[in-house]
Amino acid sequence: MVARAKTEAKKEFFALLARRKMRLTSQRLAIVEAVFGTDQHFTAEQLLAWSRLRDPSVSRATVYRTLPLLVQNGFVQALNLGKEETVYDPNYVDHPSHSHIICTDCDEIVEFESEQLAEIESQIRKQLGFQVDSMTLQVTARCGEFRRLGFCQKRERCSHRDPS
Amino acid sequence: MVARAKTEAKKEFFALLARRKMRLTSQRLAIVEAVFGTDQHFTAEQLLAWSRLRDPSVSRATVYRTLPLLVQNGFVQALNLGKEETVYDPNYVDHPSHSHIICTDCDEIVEFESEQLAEIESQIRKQLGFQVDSMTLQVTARCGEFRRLGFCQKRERCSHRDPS
DNA sequence: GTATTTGCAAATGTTTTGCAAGTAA
DNA sequence: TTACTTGCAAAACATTTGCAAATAC
Repeated sequence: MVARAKTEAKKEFFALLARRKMRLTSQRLAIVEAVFGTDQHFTAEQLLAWSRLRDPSVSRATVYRTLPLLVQNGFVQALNLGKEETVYDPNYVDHPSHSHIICTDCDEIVEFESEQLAEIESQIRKQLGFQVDSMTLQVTARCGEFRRLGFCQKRERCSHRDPS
Repeated sequence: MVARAKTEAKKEFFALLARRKMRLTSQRLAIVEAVFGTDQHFTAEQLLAWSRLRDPSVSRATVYRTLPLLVQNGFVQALNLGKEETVYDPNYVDHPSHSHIICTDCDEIVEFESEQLAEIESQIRKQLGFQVDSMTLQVTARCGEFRRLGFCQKRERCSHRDPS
């Protein structure tokens, strides 16, 4: 399911390009359609592959040049999970305040929302005087089921990897 | 100020080595003394420099081999701030539940604690059934003062960098 | 027409690793 | 003694960049 907000976001991205007198090339188009056409987290390499399905002429360099544009303008969120590659989350536009639970049993990422984060933001503002730009909560946890069953009933996403 | 907990932690680290039949080499000693001898965040490169003050024979490779041992056993926390290098935080043993505010005005890192994090953990456990291993909250924010004054009165740490 | 953008390939910078020599227990 | 560790230098890896050719407007 790709939410309405993503369709809006795509329009906003085109508007951003226009505002900055940047050109809407076929490569940029393929990349942003790939980004706004998924709910899944992705790496730069995956985005390259997805973009090439739409336009084979897209190069790795252009993907790496486009990603900061998307991140810096709030269209996707960059997650540094301590792994080698940066993971990008396209769901930021739909759920700006969600957090990520990384399951150490199966390495999958589960999203969740907590209204407590807004409280923390207000604490930071009032007690420390900072103006908050972004908050990223990363939780590593074990879903337990994976250990016991070899897969996660609770989280269908958690069933991809072999136990090691 | 290097808290008592760090002295304890050092002992625990030696015990860990013994338990795993790993050897206490002069290089490992220099590295962990450097780690537990500071309250400052550091990069692998900085740790190499600090360690070499204690034992010039420490190599970059040994630092990179020792860091995962410290991280995986909860002696330091690894922060992936989206910058190039990983930053390590030696204050985890003193304040396991603290979070980090990265000031985008001056790139400095401010630590703070919030009891709300514990509430979120309990939510995750009860509502989603995960057993939480670690929580990292990273906030990017602007302290404002830097913009106005060119430095931060509020946070002495915020006065290192030139405005750009 | 022309300023922006592209792909390519080389460069960068951090982190990892193979291996032979060194060393703690 | 002998299994663990080390330093070195090369490798690996994601990401960035210079440049000449291509192209949106």
